[in-house]
Amino acid sequence: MGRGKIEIKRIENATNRQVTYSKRRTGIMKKARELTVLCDAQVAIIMFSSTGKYHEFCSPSTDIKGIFDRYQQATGTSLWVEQYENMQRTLSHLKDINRNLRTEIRQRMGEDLDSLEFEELRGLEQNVDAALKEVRHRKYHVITTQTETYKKKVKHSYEAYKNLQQELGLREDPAFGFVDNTGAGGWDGGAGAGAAADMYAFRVVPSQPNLHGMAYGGSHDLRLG
Amino acid sequence: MGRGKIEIKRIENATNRQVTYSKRRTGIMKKARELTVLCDAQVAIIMFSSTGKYHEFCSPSTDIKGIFDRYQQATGTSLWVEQYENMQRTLSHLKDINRNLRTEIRQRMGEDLDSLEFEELRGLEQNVDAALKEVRHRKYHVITTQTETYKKKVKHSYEAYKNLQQELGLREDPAFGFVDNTGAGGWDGGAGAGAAADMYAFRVVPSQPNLHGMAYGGSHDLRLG
DNA sequence: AACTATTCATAAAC
DNA sequence: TGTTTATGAATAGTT
Repeated sequence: MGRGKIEIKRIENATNRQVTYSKRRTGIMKKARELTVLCDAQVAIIMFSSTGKYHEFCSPSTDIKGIFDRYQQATGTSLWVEQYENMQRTLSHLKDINRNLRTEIRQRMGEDLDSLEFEELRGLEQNVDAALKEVRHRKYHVITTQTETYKKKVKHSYEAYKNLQQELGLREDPAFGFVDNTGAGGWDGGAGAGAAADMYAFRVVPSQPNLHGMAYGGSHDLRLG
Repeated sequence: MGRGKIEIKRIENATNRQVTYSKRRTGIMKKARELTVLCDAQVAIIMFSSTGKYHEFCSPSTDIKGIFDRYQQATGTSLWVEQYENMQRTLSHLKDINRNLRTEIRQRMGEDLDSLEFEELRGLEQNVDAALKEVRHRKYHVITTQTETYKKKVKHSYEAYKNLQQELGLREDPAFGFVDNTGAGGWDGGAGAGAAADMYAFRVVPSQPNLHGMAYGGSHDLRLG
C-alpha cells in the first residue's frame, strides 16, 4: 500500500524512519480505536519511537493501569503484585516486632505489668536488677576514668605553673589555689540505690533523635507502631 | 476496505463482533510487528475482547513489564513505583526504629553502654532503678493476692471438712492436717535486692513467641534488624 | 476458514 | 509536519 511495495526491515534513513513511524503510528491508533468501538474490546498500546518519544492509546472508561491490573490477573504472572505483597507482609511483621519491642521496653520501665504472671515478674525483676548493677558498674567506671583524667590535668597544670614560677624566680602566689576536691564521691557516684527523684527525660541511643519516639522517663508517643 | 463501508459503532451481532475482533486484532498485531521492525520502535499492546479473552503483543528484546516500567519513567505518572518507594521508605524507617528499640533494650539490660556519656548513664540508672521498684511492687501485689486467695480456699475447705465431720458425728482426725504455711515470705517475695543468680530466659510479652527474637536474659538473635 | 469486491492505509514525492 | 496520489493491504460480506 503505497507507491510501491516495501520490504519489512529497519528503515536506515533516519528521517524516513521517523516519517514512517509517525504515519503508521497514527494508523495503528486509529485501528485500535475502531476495534474498541466495533467490538467492545479493551485495548492498551504503549509505543516508544527510536528517538525515545512515547505515545499511548487506551480504550475509554479505563486507563493503562487498569488494563495492566487486568492483564496481570489474566496471566497470573504477577509482575509486581507479588513483590508488593511481600513488602506488605514484611511491613506488618516489622510493625508487630516494633509493637512487641515497645511493650518489652515499657515492661522494663515498670509499666503495663498487669498481664504478667508471677514467674514472669520474677524473671523480669532479676533481669532488671542485673541490668541496674551493670549500669552502675559502667557509670562508676566512667566517673573514675573522668576523675583520673581530671586529676592528671590538674597535676600537670600545677607543675607547669610551678616551673614557670621557678623560671621567673617568684614565690608561690597563695591566691592561685589549686585544690584537689575531685574525689570520686563528689559526683554522686553511688547515686541510684535510693532516690530516683529529679528524673529527667533523656535519650540513651545517640543521635537519630526522633526515631523510636521514646525517651527514658519521657512520655510515650508511639507513632508508627 | 471490505465489500462496503461500515459505520464505526458497536457491532450488535455477537458472532459478527467476535469475527471482526479476530480479524482486526490480527491486523493490528501485524501492523505493530511491522512498526517495530521498520522504525526500530518499542511497542506493547494488551487487548481484551468483549468475551474476556486476552491477547498481547510486545516488541522483541523486551517484555510487557519492561515497557511498562519505561512508560512510567517517561510519563512520570508513577502508578505504583511511588507507592513502592513509599513502602520502601517506610520499611527502612521501621527498620531504623527497630534497631533503636533493640539498642534501647540492650542498654536497659546493661549491655552496649560504652557509647553513653555520664549524664546518660546517670539517667538510665535512675530509670532502671525506678522500674525495678515498680516491678517489685507489682510482684509483691501479685503474690499477696495469690496468697490471700489460697488462704481463703484452704479456710473454706477446712470448714467444709469440719462440717462434714460434725454431720457424721466423728472426732477430728489428726492425720488430716490443714496447716497454714503460706505466709507471703515463703515465696521469696522480697526476691531481687540481691542475688540475680539462677536467671533463666523467659519472655514477658505474652503470646506471639518469635516476634522480636529476644528474651530477657536470652541470646540476641536480631534478625530483620 | 476461504474468497473477493471494495475501502483504506500509506510510500513516495512535493 | 501536511497534502497528494498511485498502489498494495486490510477486511466486510458472502460462501
